[in-house]
Amino acid sequence: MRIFWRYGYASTSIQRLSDQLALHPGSLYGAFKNKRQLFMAALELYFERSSQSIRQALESGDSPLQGIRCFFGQLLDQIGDESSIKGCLMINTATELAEEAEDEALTRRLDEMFRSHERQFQHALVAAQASGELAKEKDPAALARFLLVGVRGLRLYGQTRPPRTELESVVEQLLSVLYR
Amino acid sequence: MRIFWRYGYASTSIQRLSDQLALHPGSLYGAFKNKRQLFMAALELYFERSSQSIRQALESGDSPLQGIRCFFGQLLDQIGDESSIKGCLMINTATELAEEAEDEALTRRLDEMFRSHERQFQHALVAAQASGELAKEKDPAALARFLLVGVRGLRLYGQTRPPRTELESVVEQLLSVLYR
DNA sequence: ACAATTATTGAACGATTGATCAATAACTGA
DNA sequence: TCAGTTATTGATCAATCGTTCAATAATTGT
Repeated sequence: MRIFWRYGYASTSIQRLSDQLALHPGSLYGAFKNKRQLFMAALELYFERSSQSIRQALESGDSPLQGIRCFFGQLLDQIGDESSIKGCLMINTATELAEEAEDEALTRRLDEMFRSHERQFQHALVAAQASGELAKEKDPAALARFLLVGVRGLRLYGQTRPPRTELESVVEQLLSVLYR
Repeated sequence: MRIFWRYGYASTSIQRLSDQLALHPGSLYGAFKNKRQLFMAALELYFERSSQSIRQALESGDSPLQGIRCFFGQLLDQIGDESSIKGCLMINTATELAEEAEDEALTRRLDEMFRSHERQFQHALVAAQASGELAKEKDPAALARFLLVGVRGLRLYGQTRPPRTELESVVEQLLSVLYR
């Protein structure tokens, strides 16, 4: 997972995997049908971990909206961390996916993953409405969509390593839509 | 440019270029030092055209803010167009760039390109302030940054081909930050 | 402890990668 | 028109790509 994450699908050769994992190609093909299925397994693992990470962030605040604030704080930490692997595997895959032959199955699965993340935010927003933290007339689904567009934008924006204050101002503007 | 755009750097082989351009490899290497420089030339061309396209959109409205609305309208048209090449070459490159060996020169140039686009929006926002369309206390630089995060997010979000109405609601929420 | 199953190994497969080069064709200015 | 420059051609380079396989080693259940 980490190797695909770092180098992308196309630039991750079996040889690179073999070297870094200290596993011979034959072992990889013994465990997985081919490179694509090995990648899909890595993507599934990434999805599970990211879902867990989002849940944890959303629950770490004193309230639903505070949880969302926490999430964005964590996101900026990740983006700003020099040593971390750049970007998000799901986003990188979505970009790389447009290339080459369109992989229908992978496209669909990736769409499901994205929507699952969006639903996590939607639930938090519904909870915020229930507790009176978020105005009743707001549309949780539309807001969740808006926030996730922001997440993807921030991740891409962070690729060129801007100062953290710039990203923080973007987050403030994003979250301002929740209030009022 | 179009071929790199469609397939990405890694998946665009010299042979593919040779086939689709009906030019033999030798001809390509006669005109360009290597694959990377050929790609950089393609990227420069894309940047020039995109800058022109943005300028045109921003000037097509009755006012600066209307110009920005026009831009987002065009953006949604592009994203929704099935026949169009998916995504944005600059964004795709930024994503692919994180992979493999970090290309310092390319990273810097790409950063300049993104900032140039951001400045185009900033100018429009300054003009909007001058004409009283945008509140004086707003920060044009911060707003431009926010809008471009939105653009990248929308482009990525559009990769999975959502209904246009969903994207339109995101654009409305983005633009709502300009008013009030 | 031993037979049966599973993993690992190292070598190799054909195909494709980016890149080169002498030979040939096409164009150029005077 | 013809010498001089530029472009195109087709073949080929070593390196790497994803993948396979028989042979060997390690692990398992009984």
